[in-house]
Amino acid sequence: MSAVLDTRSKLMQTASHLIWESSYDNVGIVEICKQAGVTKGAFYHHFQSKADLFVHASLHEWASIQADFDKILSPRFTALEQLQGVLSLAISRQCKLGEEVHICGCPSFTSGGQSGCEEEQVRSAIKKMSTEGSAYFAALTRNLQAEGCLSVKVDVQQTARMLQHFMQGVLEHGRIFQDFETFCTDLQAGFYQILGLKPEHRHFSCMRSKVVECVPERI
Amino acid sequence: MSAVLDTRSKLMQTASHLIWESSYDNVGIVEICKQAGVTKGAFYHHFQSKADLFVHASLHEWASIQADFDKILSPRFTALEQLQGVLSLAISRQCKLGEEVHICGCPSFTSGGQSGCEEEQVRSAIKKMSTEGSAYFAALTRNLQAEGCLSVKVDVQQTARMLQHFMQGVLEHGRIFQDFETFCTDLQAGFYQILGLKPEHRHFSCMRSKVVECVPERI
DNA sequence: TTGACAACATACCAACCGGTATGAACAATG
DNA sequence: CATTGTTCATACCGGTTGGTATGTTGTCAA
Repeated sequence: MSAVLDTRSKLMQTASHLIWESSYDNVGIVEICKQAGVTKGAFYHHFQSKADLFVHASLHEWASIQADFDKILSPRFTALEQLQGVLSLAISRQCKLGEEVHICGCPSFTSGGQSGCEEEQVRSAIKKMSTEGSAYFAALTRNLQAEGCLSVKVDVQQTARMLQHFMQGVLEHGRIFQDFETFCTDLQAGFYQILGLKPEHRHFSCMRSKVVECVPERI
Repeated sequence: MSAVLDTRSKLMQTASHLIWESSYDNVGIVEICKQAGVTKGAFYHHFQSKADLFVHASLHEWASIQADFDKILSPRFTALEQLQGVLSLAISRQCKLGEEVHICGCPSFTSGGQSGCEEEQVRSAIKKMSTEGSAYFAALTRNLQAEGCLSVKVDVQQTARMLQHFMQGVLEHGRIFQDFETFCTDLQAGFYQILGLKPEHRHFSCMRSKVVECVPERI
């Protein structure tokens, strides 16, 4: 790997990580550079501004999440497996500090609600991720519907939005309370409820379906 | 009203308003003072720090919301009226800029997710509001359950948390997209779904139940 | 009248932060 | 070898921010 790409992606990775764990305003450029092992000169050679870095880092992270989604929503899985996969993904995407799990919230929205979103480029990036993310939930809902897993016919778009809102809320709450158990059970129960999943499909597996294996564990 | 209390509450009100519409970091002390019509000297006479002001302002705001909740969850209303009242409250609590409605999110959490929550006092204030807020949703759920409005027996505490998470997510989303119509319909539909409200009670009133009248309109 | 204290107002400061200017090291090219 | 452009390192700057130090005004009790 060329040193250039290395520096660029190192900066994006570090920025994602630090901002995710803290906040956009609370993390300065110098700190990002220090953690990434580069200097300010390198930074401003690769990015126009702090907001620019944030946008690129977020979209980079999002692309990775999208890849996971694509694997999970593959037709080779049943809709129920896909559902479990999506839940597992949300959980596995949280930080793991040694044995302790650290719930950091949704990488895009958590930081988006913060003050960085004054700039227009940041706002549009967030909108993009949100819209695209909603499409995944819509696909999941449609598949569940098609396979007869839902007890009533639902408005796919609205259900997708509601799932997204709910996940966002659970993540945000988890970010503050850091209660991993509650985080997991609430996330699952809420999805079942919002989807109107038929009772017979609500086996409360502890998030360890075989779909998890296709989701890369985070470092 | 004494001038002292006036200055104090003016500062808290202004801080709530400005931070709510923007963010904790993005609003400086000088701007709060300017908008409140006082000087920095007055500020630091009444509050120890910016975080101190934020905590007091948040708890002040929360007390006002609690008062609304208390009115809405009064036994003189049926559980279904209480449900509509809670939904209306969330909606009426958003900012009204002239005719335009500005969705600012949950006063406690939105700002809480921001960087101000590094300080311990802020974190504990948020936890307090969240815990107390959950109790209101629990009471609502219990009442609906008792009056036979829910299709299945639910875990009251978990349902309360899920309602809270969902509302939080809808507010956060609304904050970014500013789509008032979607905000209202999603909020209502999600509550119905999470609660498992019986179909016959899901009349999609446009949020104008008589309970609204007991909720003071925000300025 | 005077002392004391609350309730401010003004001026100031150290720290930080995003961003820039400048130049060095190095590689590729002619 | 000279030139040119990429990739970074260092030093610096203007603006802002949270916070403080000190002075002033008004009030009220003794």
